Amino acid sequence: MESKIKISFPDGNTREFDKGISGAEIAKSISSGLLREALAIGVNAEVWDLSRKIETDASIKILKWQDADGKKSYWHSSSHLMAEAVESLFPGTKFGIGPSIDHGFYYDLDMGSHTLTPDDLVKIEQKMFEFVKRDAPFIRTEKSWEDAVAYFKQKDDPYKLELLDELKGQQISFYTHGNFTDLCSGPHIPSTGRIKAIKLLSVAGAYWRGSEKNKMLQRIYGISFPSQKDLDEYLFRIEEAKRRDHRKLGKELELFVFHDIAPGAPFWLPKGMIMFRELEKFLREELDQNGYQEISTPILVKKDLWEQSGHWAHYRDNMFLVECDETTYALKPMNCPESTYIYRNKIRSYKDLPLRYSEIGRLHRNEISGALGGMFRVRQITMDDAHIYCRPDQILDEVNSLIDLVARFYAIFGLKPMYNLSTRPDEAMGDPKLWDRAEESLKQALDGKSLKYNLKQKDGAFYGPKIDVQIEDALGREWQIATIQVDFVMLPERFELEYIAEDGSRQRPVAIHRAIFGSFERFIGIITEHFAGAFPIWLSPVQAVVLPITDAHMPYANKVADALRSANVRVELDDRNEKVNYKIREWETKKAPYMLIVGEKEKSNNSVAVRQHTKGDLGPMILEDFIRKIAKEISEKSLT
RNA sequence: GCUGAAGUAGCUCAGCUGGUAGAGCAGCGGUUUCGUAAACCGCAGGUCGUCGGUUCAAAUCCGACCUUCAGCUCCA
Repeated sequence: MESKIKISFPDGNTREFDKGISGAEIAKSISSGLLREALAIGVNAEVWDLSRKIETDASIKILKWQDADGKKSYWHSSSHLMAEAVESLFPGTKFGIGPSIDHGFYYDLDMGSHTLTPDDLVKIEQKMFEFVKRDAPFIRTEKSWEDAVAYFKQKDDPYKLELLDELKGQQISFYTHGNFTDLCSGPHIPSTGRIKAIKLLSVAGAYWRGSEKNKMLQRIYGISFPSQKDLDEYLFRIEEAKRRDHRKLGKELELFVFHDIAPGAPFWLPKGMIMFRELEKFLREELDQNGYQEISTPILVKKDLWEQSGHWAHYRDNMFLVECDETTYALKPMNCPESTYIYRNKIRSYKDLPLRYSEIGRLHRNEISGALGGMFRVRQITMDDAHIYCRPDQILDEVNSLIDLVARFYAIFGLKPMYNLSTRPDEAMGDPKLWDRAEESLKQALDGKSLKYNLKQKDGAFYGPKIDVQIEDALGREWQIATIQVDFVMLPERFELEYIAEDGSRQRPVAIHRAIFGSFERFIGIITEHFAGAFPIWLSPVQAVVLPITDAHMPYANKVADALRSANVRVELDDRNEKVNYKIREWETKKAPYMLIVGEKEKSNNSVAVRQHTKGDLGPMILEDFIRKIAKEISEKSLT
C-alpha cells in the first residue's frame, strides 16, 4: 500500500507527505507563522478542519483569516462558542441553526418563555470570553444516524431532530468543544482560543427554517475578529453607516419627511425636490439623445388590465384598490401593461422598431407594513421606467446600448456597476428558441464589452432572461438598482402585440423592460448615504452661500448673489445677524459645496473669499473667475 | 403579516418605584457689527402617538389600535 501522498499547493508546487497527514502538520512544515494563522484547509473543492487526516493525493490551500472560507469557519466556530455560552447561562435552551453569514454569525434559539434582553447579550458575551480562555479544541466525531437521533432525543432538542430527518441513513458528524456538542458538518477552526474579539450585535425574531408558518425563534447576531483592532474598525463602519443614514440626513438636510398620515410615502421638501428635478432633467436629456420617446399613462385603471397582464392573480393583495361606480380600479403597481396601449395605438411596421418608450411613472404597491423602511422601501414609487419594443434580431443592439447607458449614468455618481445575468427558470413561458437567442444576446453583450458578470442560473423572470446591475457604494455596500429584462410573454403575448414584417406577415415583437435608477426614492436614498449628504454640486440643493461679514457688506453680498443667480447657480444669501464663524459652522453642517465670504477686502476688488465644503479656505478669487469655475463644475457634473 | 423594541416642544433627548412636564439646539424680540466650525440677554413653544381602562390622581400601570426601528417573511 502506498504510504506517501502528493500534495499540490496554490503556487503550483507539489510535495510528498506521509499518508494521513493533517492540514495543521502541513502548515507547520511550511512555517510556524502559517500554523499560527491557519484556520482551516481547502482540500480539493472542500473545506476541512486542520486536524483532519488527508489520505489521498490532493491540491490544498491553507486558509487564513484573509480567505473567505477562513472567515466562514471562524465565524461558524464563534457561533458554536456562543451556543455554549447560552447553554451554560440558560440551560434547556433548544438550538436551531447557527451558521456564519457575510458579516459574522447568528444562532437561532428557542428559549421557551424567556425573552432575551440587551443585558443578556452582555452576559453571554462575557461568558464567551471566559470560554475562550480555556482554548478548547473543536473535535470532530462521527456517529451513526441512530446514535445521533438518540443523542438529541436525550437532549430533547426537536429542531436538531428535524434536521436529522433529512439526513437519514448517513454518517452524522458532530463537533464538540468544551461542554458543547452540536450537529454540524463543519469545518471549524482548531480551538476557541483563536477567537480574540467578540461583539454580540442584536437579537431579533426569525422563523424556524425561514418559513412564516413555523415557530418564531430568537436569533442572536454577532461578529468576531482575530484582533480588537479589526472589531473596532468594523464597529466604526457600523457607526459610519448610521451617520450616513438617509432617514437622518434627509431630515437634517430638509430633503424629505415621512408622516404617519401617509405611511411609506415621502413628502418631498423643496430642497429634496431640487434633487429630484435635477435627476429627472439629467435622465430626460440622456434619453432624448438616445432615441427615447416619453409617455405618461394613467395611474388609476380598471382591474381588467391587471387580469390580462397576470398581475391580478399574483399580486392582487399588493395593489391598492378603488371602488367607483360599481367598478374596481387599481392604482398601477407597474407601468408596463399600459405601455402596450401606446404600442397598439397604431399598426406598427418592422421599420418603426425599435420603439423606445420611457415613462417616469408613479406607482403604488401595498408593501406589507414590516417591509417599509425609509426611502429604501416605499409604497409610492416613482420609477424611471422604459419599455423598448423591438424585433428579436435587435435585442443585442438594444442591450448593448442599454449597458452603455447604465454605465454612463453610474459613472456620473462614482458608483461601480457589477452585472448579474439571470437565465431561464424552470417555470419559464415562451418559445425556447427565443429564450436561447435572448440569453445568447445578453451574454454576447456582456462579453463583447469584456464585462465580468455573475451567472445566476434559472433566476430569470418567467417571461424572459435579465441582466441586473448592482452598484457598490462608498462604504462598499452593494445595492441592486438597474435591471434590463427581455420579455417575450408578458407584454408581447398577453397583449397580442404585432408588427408587420418585411414580407407582410404579422410578427410578435420583443419587449425590453429597463430601469436605471430603479426608483427615484430609493436612488436618492442610496446616493444620500453614498455621498454622506455632501452631494456633487450639480445635485446639491444649495450650491453656494454668500456670507457677508457685517451689515455694511450687504449691498456687495447682494451683488455677488445676483451675479451667481444670473449664472444659474443656486445661491443663498445668509443675511442673518450672526458672526461669520457661526454661519460657516452651520453651512458646513448643511454641507453647502461653496461658501463665499465677503467683507471689506472683497468688496474693494470685486472678489470673494472661497471656502469649499470639508476642504476649507481656498483663498480669494475674482468673482467672475469663481462664477466660471462653479458653472463649469455644475455643467460637467463634477464629482469633487 | 410575524417577533422584539420605541413614540415627550420643529429637532435631539431627560423625566426613578403614579402626585397633571424639563434641557440644549432651532424659532421670535433685543443687544452685539464680528474674517473661516457655536457672541450675550430675554420670550414663546407640549391634550406626553390615538382611543379606552385601573386609580382620589396616569407621560408613568393595563388593553387595543396607529406609526417608526431591528430582524424574519415578502419585493411583479
